[in-house]
Amino acid sequence: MVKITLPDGTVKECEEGITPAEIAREISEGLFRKAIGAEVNGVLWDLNRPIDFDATVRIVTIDDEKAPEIYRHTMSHIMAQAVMRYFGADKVKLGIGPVIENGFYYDFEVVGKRITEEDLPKIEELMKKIIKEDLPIERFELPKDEAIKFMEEKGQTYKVELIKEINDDTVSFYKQGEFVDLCRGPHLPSTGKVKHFKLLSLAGAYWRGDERNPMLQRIYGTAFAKKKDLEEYLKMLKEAKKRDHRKLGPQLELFMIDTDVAPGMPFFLPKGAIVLNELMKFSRELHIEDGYKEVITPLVMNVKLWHQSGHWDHYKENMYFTEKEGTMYAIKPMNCPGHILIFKSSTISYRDLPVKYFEFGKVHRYERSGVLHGLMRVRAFTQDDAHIFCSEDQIEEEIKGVIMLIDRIYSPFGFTYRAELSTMPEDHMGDESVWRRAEKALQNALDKIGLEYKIAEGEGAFYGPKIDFMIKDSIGREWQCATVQLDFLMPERFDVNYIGADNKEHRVVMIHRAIFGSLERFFGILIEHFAGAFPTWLAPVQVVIIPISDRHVNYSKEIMGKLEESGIRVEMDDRRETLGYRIRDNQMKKIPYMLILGDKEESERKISVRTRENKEFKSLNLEDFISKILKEINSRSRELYLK
RNA sequence: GCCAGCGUAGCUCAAUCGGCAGAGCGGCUGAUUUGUAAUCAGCAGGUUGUGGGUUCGAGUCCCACCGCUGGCUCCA
Repeated sequence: MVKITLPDGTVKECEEGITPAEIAREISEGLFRKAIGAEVNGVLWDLNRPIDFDATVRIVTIDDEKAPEIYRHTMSHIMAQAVMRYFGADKVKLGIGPVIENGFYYDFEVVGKRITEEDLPKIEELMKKIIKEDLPIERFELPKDEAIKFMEEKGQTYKVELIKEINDDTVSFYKQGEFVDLCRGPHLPSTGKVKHFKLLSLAGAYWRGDERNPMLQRIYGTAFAKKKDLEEYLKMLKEAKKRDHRKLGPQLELFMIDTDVAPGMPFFLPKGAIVLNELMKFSRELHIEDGYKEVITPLVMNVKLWHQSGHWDHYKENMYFTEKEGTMYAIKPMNCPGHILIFKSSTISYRDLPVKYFEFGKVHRYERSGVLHGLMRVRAFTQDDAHIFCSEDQIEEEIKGVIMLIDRIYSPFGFTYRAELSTMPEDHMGDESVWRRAEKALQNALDKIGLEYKIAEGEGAFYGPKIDFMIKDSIGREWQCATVQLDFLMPERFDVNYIGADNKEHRVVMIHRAIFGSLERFFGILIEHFAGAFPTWLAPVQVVIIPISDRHVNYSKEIMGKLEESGIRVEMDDRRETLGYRIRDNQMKKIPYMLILGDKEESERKISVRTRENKEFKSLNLEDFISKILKEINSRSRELYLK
C-alpha cells in the first residue's frame, strides 16, 4: 500500500501501482473526464503511469495552468508522426521537440529533401487525422544499451547521441500507433485529447544550436485546449505584427534604416529624436538624483587601451578598427576603459567612494548580418552606461541601489520584468575564487532586496558575473535591457586604486551597469509596447490644433502661442482639407490631444478637445487644459488626463 | 555566415499558360471654407533589387550576386 496525499490534505491508502486516472475517478467522474495528467511530488506525470511510492498527487485537468506543457508536448509528437507519415519514416531523422513559451517546435532532417512552407498545410491535415485516430499513448522504459540499439535500428542518429549523454540506466519512450520517440514525457493518454493547433513557421536550426553541426529544419506550432484561446492567440500575433516597430517607426517618422549605407545603424528623424531626448532627460534626472556624475568620453581610442582592457583578446571579432598615421585605433564597443581613465586622472580617497560615472555612451559592435533586427539588434547604439567604483564592503549596498534605480526607471512604462544571475563562463579572465566571491555579492544583494531571480550558469561576461533584467514586450518576447555586472578584474588590469584610511593604496571594485541597456532597443520596445501611442510626456507632438476654417487661424495661433509658452509640443494643422480628413490624419499619427477650434470656441474664448482615444470634450477652459496636461506630462503619466 | 521564404511606384498590392507593367492610398496642381476618422477633378510617379542566360518575346523560366523577413539550445 502507498499513501497518496491530495491537495486538500486528505491522505488515501491505495494499492501500489495506482494511477492518477484511478485516483481522479475515485474523487469524481467530472474530474476524471477532464483529467489529462497529474503532478506527483511536483513532477508532471502521465495520467496512466503507476505510482509505487508515497506521494502528493494533484490531478492536472485540461484547463490547468500546467496542462499546456503536457498537451503541447504531445502535439509536437503528433507533428513528428505526421512529418514521418508525409515524407516516409525512414527518410526523417528526429532532433528535439520541446515545449516553448507559447507553443512547441520539432527539429527534423528529411534525407534528400527540404521541407517547404507548402508542406505545412499538408502536415496539418495529417495531424488532424492522427488526432481523429485517437491513438493511445503508451510509456515504456528500456535499459540504455538497448535503447541505443533500438534507435540505431531506426536510423535515428540524433536520438542515439542524446541517449548516450543521459546519465540514468534506463530511458523512457512514448509510443502512439506506429510512432515511437525517446521522451521524458509526460504526455496525454491519447492523441485525440487536444484538437486546436496551428503550425506557424519553418526555420533552420543547427543541431544543438551549434553552427559546426548540421542544420536541421524546425517547424514551430502552437496548441490550445480551447478553440477560442487558439483564435485569440492568432489574433494577438496579428496585432503584434501591426505594432511592429519596423513598420510603425518609419510610418510615424521616428527613424529609418538605410540598409545600403549603414546596415544596423539607425537614423533618427526629428520626431524620433524628441522621444530619445525625453528618455535621456528622464534617465539623467534620476541618475543625478542618485549621485551619478555625467561624463563624455571619446568614440575612437588607441588600440593599446583595448589590449590593456582585454577586449582585444576577448572581443576583437565584434570591434571596428581604423588606422591613421600608422597608429591603429578602435571604435569603442564599451565605455568602461574610458571611465577608468577618468577615475585614474586624480587621486581618490576612501572618503570619495563610491564614485559613480554615468554616460550616454555610443558604442559600435559588429553583429553578423543575419542577426540584425530593426532597432532591437543593431551595430551602433547608445547605452545609459555607468560605472560605480567602490570598496569591496560597499558592493552589496551599491548593487541594491542599482536595483532600486532600475525599478524607478521602469515604472512609468508599466513593464513587467524579471532578473537573471549569470555566473562564470568558460572563456573568462581571472581565477575562480575571485569569481565566486563576486557571484556571492550579487546574490546577497538580490536576496536582501527580495527580488526573485533565476541563475544562468556560465552565462556571465568574460570579466565578471552579472544580473540581467528582462522585460516583456507586447508580443510576449523578452528583451534583455538592464544589466549589472561586477568586475574585480578590470581594476587589476588598469591598476585602479583609492587611498584608504590607512593612507595606503587599495584596489577598487567596479560595477558596470546599464538600465535601458540600449536606448535604441528600448525605443523599439516602447514603440511596440504602446503601439506608437506614446504617453504624452514622450509623444513627439503632444497637441495638434485644427482650425475649422481659415477664419479661425488667428484664434488658433493665439492658443498655440500659449501652449508653446508652457513648453507643450504643439503643431497646427491648417491644411485646406476637410475637418474629417484632418481629424483622421492626426488620429492616425497617434497625437494625444486635438484641439478643434471654430466659431463657437472663438466666441466663447474656449477650446474643444478630441483625444486619440476618440473622446470629445467641448467648451473647455484653456488655462485649465494647460495646467492639467502639464501635470500629466510632468508626472510622466501613462494615461491621458481626459478619459 | 547557415536554412526557408520574399524583392513590381513613397506605402499596400495586382498583372491567367511566357504576350501592351496596373489599382488604391500617399504626393503635386486646381476647385471646395469645411463642426469631430477619408470632398471632388486632373497630373506626375517604374531600367519590375542587380548582372547574366533561355526565348520571336521575360515581372513571370534558369544561374549568380545584393537586400529583406522568419529562425539558428526555451537541451529527450
